[in-house]
Amino acid sequence: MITVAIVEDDVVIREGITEYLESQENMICIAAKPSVEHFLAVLNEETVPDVILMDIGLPGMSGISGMKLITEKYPSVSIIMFTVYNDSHKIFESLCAGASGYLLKNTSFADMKQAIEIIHAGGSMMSPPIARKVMEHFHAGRKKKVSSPLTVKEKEIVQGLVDGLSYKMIADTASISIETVRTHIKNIYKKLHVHCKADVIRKSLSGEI
Amino acid sequence: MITVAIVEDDVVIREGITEYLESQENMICIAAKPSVEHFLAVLNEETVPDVILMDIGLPGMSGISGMKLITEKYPSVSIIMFTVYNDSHKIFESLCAGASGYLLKNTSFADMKQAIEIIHAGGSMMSPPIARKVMEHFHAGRKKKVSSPLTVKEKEIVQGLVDGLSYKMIADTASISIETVRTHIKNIYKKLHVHCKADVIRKSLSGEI
DNA sequence: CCCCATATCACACAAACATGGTATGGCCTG
DNA sequence: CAGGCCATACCATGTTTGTGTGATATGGGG
Repeated sequence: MITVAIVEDDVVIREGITEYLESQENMICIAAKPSVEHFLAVLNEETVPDVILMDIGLPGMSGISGMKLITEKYPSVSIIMFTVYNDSHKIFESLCAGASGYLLKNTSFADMKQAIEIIHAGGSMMSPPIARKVMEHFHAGRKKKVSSPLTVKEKEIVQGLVDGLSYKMIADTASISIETVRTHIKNIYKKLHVHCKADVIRKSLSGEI
Repeated sequence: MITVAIVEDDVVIREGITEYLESQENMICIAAKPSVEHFLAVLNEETVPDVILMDIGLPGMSGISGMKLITEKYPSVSIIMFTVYNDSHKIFESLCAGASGYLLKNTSFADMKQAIEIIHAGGSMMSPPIARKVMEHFHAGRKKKVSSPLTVKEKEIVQGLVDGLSYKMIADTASISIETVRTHIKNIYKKLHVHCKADVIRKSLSGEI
């Protein structure tokens, strides 16, 4: 049985979700409150739920501030942000503050139930547009072209080094002889003007390759 | 109609997915190849699919290297990494390199189909454990102290490794015996659960130490 | 007072690595 | 077609690492 709490000011949405989840045989709503303040008033060691569905745009304290307070006091609880906002700032603020999931309000009851189950099982769930924004956040970190002096094969070898593989392992995954790997690495060292793996790894990781 | 390509070396998995997707009325597999090299050989402006399902652990070029090549040439294509790896390094490398989704190999056909549809619609999809790791990546950003298990001296040694120094050079700069350096490094490896310099350098550079 | 973490050092061996060669064949380009 | 670059492969040699098994000294904390 998964215990769930809901913090959402819109009475229709709140009661709709509560009823739906209550009708599931593996879930129970232990609280459904219209604000963080109301929720904190009834929250204690005995009542702490497994999962909290938290709106962001709440009257009084925002859902994000509320989440920070709650995760600080009860680190074991998983919180799903549940909101209409899909702007990057709110998303990343929530994620950095410890949210385990981020659902948009157009999520179906069924998906919401699945999200609760997944998060209770140690997974995570984001609505696809949210996940896309998270992806884009990472994509921004990549460079277009560094016009590397290395050939494709050599870059492949470098990748192996960065992954901590030995020459032998690189040779196996690339299906070439370990001697060939050696040759490539010799050429890589010449091109990059380095003399050991550590330098290659650092250059690669710092985007110089 | 969504055009899909599959790059996966396991013939059973590859053909299983191909058959399943082909049986869907809104999808068509335009290619199913056992390696990046094979796939690149048939890829051109006319044949570029909407979505590529790409294994990471491939013979020859790794899926991640392959993805970088493909996204560089055909930026419009969406790539879903499809793999058994769920370690942070591979995940973030994939995301940074431009993956639009990251599915573990235990994903059901139905979920896979859904992931393809979502990604084609501009969304994103990660298996829950992957999303969890991404979440944790953000959560890490709010930690005050990483509470490194390493002692001051050990961190000094680690810094030496990151700087690309040999044991001997570390010993000299720290004015201790090379044997002491070796002992420290043995202890560091134990504490970090790694077995080579490359891993220590990566962990250090990624802020895990 | 004893145990434990820390820091120091030593010896030994196997594996991995760095570096120097040499060589073949494919492919492209002047 | 000659000369390059690239990928492939092998040999040889010496250095560096990874790992195990020690030992000694020191300073707290239980």
